[in-house]
Amino acid sequence: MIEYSRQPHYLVAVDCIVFGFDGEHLKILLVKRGLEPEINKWSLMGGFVGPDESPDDAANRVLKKMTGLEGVYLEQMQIYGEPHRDPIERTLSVGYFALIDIHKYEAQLNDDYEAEWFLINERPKLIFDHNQMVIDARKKLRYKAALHPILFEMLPKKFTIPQLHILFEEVNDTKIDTRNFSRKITSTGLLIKLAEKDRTGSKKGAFYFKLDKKKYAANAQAFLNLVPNLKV
Amino acid sequence: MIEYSRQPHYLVAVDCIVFGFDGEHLKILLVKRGLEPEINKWSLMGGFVGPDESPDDAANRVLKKMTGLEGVYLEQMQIYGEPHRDPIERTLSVGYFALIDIHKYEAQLNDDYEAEWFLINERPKLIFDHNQMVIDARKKLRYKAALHPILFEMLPKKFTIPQLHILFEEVNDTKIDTRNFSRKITSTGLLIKLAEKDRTGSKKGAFYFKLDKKKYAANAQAFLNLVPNLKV
DNA sequence: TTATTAATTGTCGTTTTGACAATTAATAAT
DNA sequence: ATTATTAATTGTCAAAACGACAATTAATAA
Repeated sequence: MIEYSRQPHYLVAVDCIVFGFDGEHLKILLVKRGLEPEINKWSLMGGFVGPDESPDDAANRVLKKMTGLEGVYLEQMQIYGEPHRDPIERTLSVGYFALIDIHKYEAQLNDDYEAEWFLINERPKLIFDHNQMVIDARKKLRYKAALHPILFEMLPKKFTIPQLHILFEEVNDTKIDTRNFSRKITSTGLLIKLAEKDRTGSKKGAFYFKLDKKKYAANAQAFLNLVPNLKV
Repeated sequence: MIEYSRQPHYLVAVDCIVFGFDGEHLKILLVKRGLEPEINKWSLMGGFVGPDESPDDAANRVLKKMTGLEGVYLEQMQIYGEPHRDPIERTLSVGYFALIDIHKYEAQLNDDYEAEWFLINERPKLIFDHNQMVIDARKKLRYKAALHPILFEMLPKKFTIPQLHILFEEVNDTKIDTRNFSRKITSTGLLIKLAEKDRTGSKKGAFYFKLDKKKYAANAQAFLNLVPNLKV
């Protein structure tokens, strides 16, 4: 029987930075950690990779368990593997960022876990290197969203261009001209205009749009350039 | 004493896709695997992550050991963690891609390891999921190189624009107009023109350029658009 | 001296960008 | 009913970038 003799073995975990958008600001979903050490401190949603699952599987499982949501947008970020990042025992963690519709979540909230949304800029102190993970995730989200149409994942099925606009500004931490923005976003051909209007935000009301799912699937990899003068 | 009871532990490895450029084609550096299983089969350069190093450290160590090179351009790609990807024992591997100056390597070749350059399109069958890693690395290289000035890492300190041009075409698997290319690449301000010419390739000769290292360091994150009509 | 070859610079119409103005569709105030 | 107000949407336009293609240049070989 062949074996890799004497090589050290480690724990492998996943941690998810879950982004949501409340209509005004970017938020992240945090949970109170349920095990020692640092029990009851705020942390990212995470868990160990089980023997019969890949890290991707594990991240999906953790998200399902803690939010009730399936099939969410999930992207592998990077591995966090400093030898002593976990004080108890060496644990390498694969960082993921997830984009979810914040309203969908609230409907399915599972109270087994003490979870809470925080404004990205007003988050509490996090355990271990989780704060760095959030910083990295925010950076990667910005980068990716500037080039690929992924922010839709944080909006309801029906959304307005002003909503999208605020979300883009929020993610990129910059002002974008509304007039140029709507022209650009509609010219992508990814949006289908609906007859209905959203009148909650203004007198005139803004038309609802929905994603052209076929084109979105085909163009999820396509390059856009929705943020002018982008600095990454 | 706190501990994470009964969680499974795994081996963690790194594997490096080492890219080089011989002046005409993109190549990758492969080694004959030195341990069972699959001993003597071609594989990527890799090794297990030691107890006192991060995966990044491990990748650098492996590269140093097998090529003699230090400080090479190295970028974390993704984790490969299917439960049975290694038939002997569960091993998760962090994939990296590296860009090196192929000539620098040849000078320092370490014969302890049977290593060989292969044309990217004529590589042998590789062990485990290493072929998929190469495919992923190629894709990521293309993506990254379209937006960031990283291909310089594969050229000598002094290089000509025609050399750069061929490299860009090779990486992106497309034809790029020489005239538009040289205008674009010089307009980045990243290149410093030298007095000397390379006369090996043509009668007229092509001027050598070198990188403006200050600007390169500042602009390594900057967006370029060197490949027209890019499809990723 | 001339032909040849590859590098380099130039031209120009089209498209994209982004700053900014004008119009429109609704509601609230008079 | 009319007017003011507000936010959404459509328009305008000059500057920049893009990309197809031509012309020039610097060398060597014939």
